[in-house]
Amino acid sequence: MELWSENTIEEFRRQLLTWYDENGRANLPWRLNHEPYRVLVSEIMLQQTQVDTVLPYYERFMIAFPTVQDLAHAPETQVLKLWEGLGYYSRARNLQKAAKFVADDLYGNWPESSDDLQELAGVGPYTAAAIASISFNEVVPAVDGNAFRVFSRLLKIDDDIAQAKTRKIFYDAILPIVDPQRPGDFNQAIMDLGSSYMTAKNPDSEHSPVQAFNAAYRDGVELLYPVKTKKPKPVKQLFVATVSRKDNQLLFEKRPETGLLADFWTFPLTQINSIEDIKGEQLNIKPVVHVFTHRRWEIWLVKHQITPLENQKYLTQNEWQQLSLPTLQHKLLKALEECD
DNA sequence: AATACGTGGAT
DNA sequence: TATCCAAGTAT
Repeated sequence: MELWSENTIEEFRRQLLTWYDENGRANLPWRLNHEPYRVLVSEIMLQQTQVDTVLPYYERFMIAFPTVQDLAHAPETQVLKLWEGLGYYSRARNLQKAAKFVADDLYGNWPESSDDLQELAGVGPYTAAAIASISFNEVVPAVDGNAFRVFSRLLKIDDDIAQAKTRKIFYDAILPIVDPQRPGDFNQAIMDLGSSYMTAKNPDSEHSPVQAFNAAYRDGVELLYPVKTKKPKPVKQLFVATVSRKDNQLLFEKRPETGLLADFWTFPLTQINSIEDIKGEQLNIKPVVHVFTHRRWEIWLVKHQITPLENQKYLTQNEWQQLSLPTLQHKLLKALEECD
């Protein structure tokens, strides 16, 4: 691992921030101003989600809920409807929980330190550092995937970023480098660098504004960084989705309040061991395939008239279109349309 | 420390 | 197609 002198650190900050001022994505909607509410919403949406995916969601969300009080006092159904299709739905529920905490318990007075911000639901070390630095100028590194990638290459840090304990190693390495005058811009510049020149695949470090500081590039080993152990493949699982019609209604089932797609409505889903279990009853020629982070579902549609159980309900199209449905369910509805 | 938790894009 | 990635957090 490389060690930088104070002079090197100061020159790095200058190069990075000069580039950021001229080439950073200043037009991103969450960079128009640094109100903590706007930063919070953007950071939660951006967790494990690409910028281009977030943009339309963010715009709609801020129109619907311009202030933390608006979000705090909105019906959860409306919040989830605006989150429909974004995934990781606990983020939406936690975001509203955090808004209630700030608006109601703290009377709108935001926690200003990284440590205190972590008291908000859904706000971990990264998000807290991002808000603290961007909104309140706290000198603290926001250690996200970009920071792991950028600094693992600049400093040749060999620790496995899949390991939880590695976060502290990066935090400690980056902390003395963060610009004490502009910590928020420093963190955002690292993110912009990580999504432009210092990408995971096909990086262009030769033209990077901080090429001279890149030890891995210098040594021709850039693509070895960051060191990251592989995750297991998603487990394959087979399901039957029951299509039960009554008049002009379809039967939906509310999923359990914990676990995958918690509390969301889908067709009743039953796991099967093999396609043989439904002996040619399936409506679709090809299964609906839906891949989660850790599971790969293949789903067959089967028509079957059912009397609703307690967690099941017949809904008209008008009714289910007003619900927030997971993308999985939208795929099933589309597949059903194509069968008719 | 491992694992659960969504979805869409890129190669 | 398979695989990995994309501004992580909660348990």
